[in-house]
Amino acid sequence: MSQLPDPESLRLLVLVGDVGSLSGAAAQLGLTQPSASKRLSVLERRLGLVLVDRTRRGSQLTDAGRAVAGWAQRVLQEMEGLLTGTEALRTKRDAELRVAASMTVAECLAPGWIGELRRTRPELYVGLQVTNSEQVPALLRSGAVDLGFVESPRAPAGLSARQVARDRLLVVVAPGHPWTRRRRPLSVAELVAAPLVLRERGSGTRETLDQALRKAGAGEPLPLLELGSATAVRNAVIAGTGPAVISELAVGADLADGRLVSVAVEGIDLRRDLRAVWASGRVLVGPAAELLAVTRRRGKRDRVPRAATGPHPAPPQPPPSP
Amino acid sequence: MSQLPDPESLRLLVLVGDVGSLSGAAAQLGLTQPSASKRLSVLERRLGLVLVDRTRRGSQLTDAGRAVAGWAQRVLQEMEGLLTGTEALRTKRDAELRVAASMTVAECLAPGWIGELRRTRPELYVGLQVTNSEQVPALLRSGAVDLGFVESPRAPAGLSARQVARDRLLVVVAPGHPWTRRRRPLSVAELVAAPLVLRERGSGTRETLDQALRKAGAGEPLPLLELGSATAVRNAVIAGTGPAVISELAVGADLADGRLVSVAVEGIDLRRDLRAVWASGRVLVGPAAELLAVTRRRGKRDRVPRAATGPHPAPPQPPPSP
DNA sequence: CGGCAGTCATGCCCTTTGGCTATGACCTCC
DNA sequence: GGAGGTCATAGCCAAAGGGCATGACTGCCG
Repeated sequence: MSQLPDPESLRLLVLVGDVGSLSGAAAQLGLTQPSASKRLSVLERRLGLVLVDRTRRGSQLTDAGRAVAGWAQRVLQEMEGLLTGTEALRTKRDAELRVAASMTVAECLAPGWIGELRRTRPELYVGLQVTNSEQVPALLRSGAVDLGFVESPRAPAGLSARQVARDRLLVVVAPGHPWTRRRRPLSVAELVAAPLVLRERGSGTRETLDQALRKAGAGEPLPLLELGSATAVRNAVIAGTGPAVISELAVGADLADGRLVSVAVEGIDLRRDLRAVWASGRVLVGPAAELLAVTRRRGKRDRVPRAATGPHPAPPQPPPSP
Repeated sequence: MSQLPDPESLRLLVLVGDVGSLSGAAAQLGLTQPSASKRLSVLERRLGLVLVDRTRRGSQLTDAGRAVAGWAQRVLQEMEGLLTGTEALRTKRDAELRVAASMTVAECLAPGWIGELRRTRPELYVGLQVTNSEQVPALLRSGAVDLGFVESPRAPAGLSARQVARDRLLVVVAPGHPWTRRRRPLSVAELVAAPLVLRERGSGTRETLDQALRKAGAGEPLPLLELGSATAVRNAVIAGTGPAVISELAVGADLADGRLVSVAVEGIDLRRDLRAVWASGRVLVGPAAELLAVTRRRGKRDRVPRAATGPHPAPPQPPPSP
């Protein structure tokens, strides 16, 4: 029954709200007015709601329509990310600017960056290769890509690097989990003692965690499950599989609306820098330099301390060396 | 040309990644295997990418497929919010639990809450009415709804209330804006002197801002544009219209990926409580109590300090009374 | 070695969808 | 009272998308 609403109808709805007329919205989408009319009717029937108030001189969204349009915009925004992302993947070969990004960066940030770059330079073809942090240096040295983004704890040797954003790994659990009722931060010992949902070895996220644990004098984490993408980890946590350590970037929205809860940990520093890296001989010019500028503008340290992880502020002091 | 990908195909892609087989995924969607095969081919052709690696014994996602599946999940997640939201809007009349929420709460939080409630109580029909903070008390008193959510600065008189989440208004600008290059927090005087994109009067967001400015000894804000929903305000800022004061909840994702930048302000307290309210005579029982429990679990004060607004931590001290 | 249980692709048929054009009803302003 | 705007409806048609039947290939196991 469900019959998911199609994105073009959602866009039409949003547009109707913006321009205040059904035929106007139709024109902007390159449709005729009757098509738009029918489409909107179908959408309303499917959702079982009256979304627009049709008058003889224009159409307004109803209250329900405004609410749905809001949700629709969120859908469309993600859809746009998907589109710019796929376009970048597609032009991998013959792009003017070839970029390699680790999974987390590719999933959460790259579409936005590329989208913004292409807003000022629409003719620029950007090719994106998504891979593991480990392989980015090789791609750069071989000249397969011009610019890379890594999330590993240290900048790779022999490459120029510049921090473009700061990220933080968070311990997250599903809303009902016992850890959400703790009044004190988790200790490192408690963290390593618990079976965790983790990214696989070799991923930047896992590397960061392993190294931070070593620095804090703790051993290896105990994998309950190892998964190949941040989203997969996130899903497992939401499904109640167990706690996970995951990038703040990947779960920002879930924390905001409470699908996930972050748990403070003390005695360990889980912050990390996301870096742009490139072959150190070269000077960055042209498209690569422009993209780097975009990332620097966007990734201002402004937005870093976003997720102070709890009533217990995350420990800024370095963990005690044992 | 663009031809947006349809959500069911995206879901199919994600499912293929999860179950590792095209026919298996088809079965879960209630499709036959040939249909799924064709659908996936169409999706690949539309996106211009090879997404799955078909072998004779199962199918795996390619690297590109994994990336696209990640973006697809974000789309589907928002779509799910839209669906639970519309379902709640639809059952407004004959619901077992009737809820009224202000715009911001309805847009950002309500779908998540209702979705979670319905995960444990699938048979429960929840009706959602989205309205202005001002009108919630009247709806409660008339018995039209059982539970309300408001974002106004003070709890309405004569109603029982409980804080369910904490929110904060942020000053946000587009990435290139001069304010992003400031090294010192904005003063209240500078804020009121600048023309701002604002919500309309009567909205909880506007009320909060107006009152906070009064408390800080400043005058009225200067509206550059007044818009009726948080998303509309957000769009205007992204489009470069000007700075806005807007709920952190509405722009969390944009801050995370750098589409927007928040600017620290000193001398004013823009935090606010989101409250559940209900007719004070009644004791909350049944569905209403359950929903309240969900909101309390999810809205743990854990997640509050998420957006410390900058290199300059937001001032926790109350603004100096003039 | 020869079934059997899996996988996926293809070809054919049919229903539904969604676009267009043409037309009509209604409002408002000149 | 026409002109220019809104929207809805009807009829037509192409394309999309579903199902069934079938074929090709792999791997397992008797």
